[in-house]
Amino acid sequence: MANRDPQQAFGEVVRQLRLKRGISQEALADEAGLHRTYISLLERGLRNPSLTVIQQLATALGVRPAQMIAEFDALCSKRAK
Amino acid sequence: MANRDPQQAFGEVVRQLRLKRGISQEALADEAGLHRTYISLLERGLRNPSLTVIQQLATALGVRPAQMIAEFDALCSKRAK
DNA sequence: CTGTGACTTACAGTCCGTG
DNA sequence: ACACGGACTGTAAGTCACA
Repeated sequence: MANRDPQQAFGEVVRQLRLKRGISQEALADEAGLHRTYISLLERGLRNPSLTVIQQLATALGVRPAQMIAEFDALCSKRAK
Repeated sequence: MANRDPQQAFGEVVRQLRLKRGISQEALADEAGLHRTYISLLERGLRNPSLTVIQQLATALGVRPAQMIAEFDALCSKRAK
């Protein structure tokens, strides 16, 4: 029942929200004030973002941090089964 | 309109949730698998927690990560004004 | 029980490239 | 536009002794 790869779940949330907005990783990185390659790592579940990065990401994606975490949470529970 | 000290806001959320459960920093640290002093730093807004720490904290506090972030978010907007 | 300063180690996050 | 690599800087993680 242990959660499987929480950061991978977070990466998927980022990717889905990004694609929903129809922008590139580079564009997102730019809006979030982060780096191109970092978004790539993040979406592939290879990085564990800090609170501030989560906030920046949420802002850049036009959603509330809580909304992002809620989706992330749903994904986590889904795979935890 | 820039957010003021997001991590301080997060610290307050942790503290309030902890006090609501009536447990000590040490007890929380123990349940979250973190260290006593780290909780202290966190509550005083001196640490910027990562996603995994947020998850551990939420679990230990008996709330969902999204709920924590929602309260954190509310606090942030309040002070951002 | 908690705050604090100092400290080491791990990894977040940037930047240079490549295919 | 993206994945992926190596190398680098900064900072979070985690622990300690002491007030």
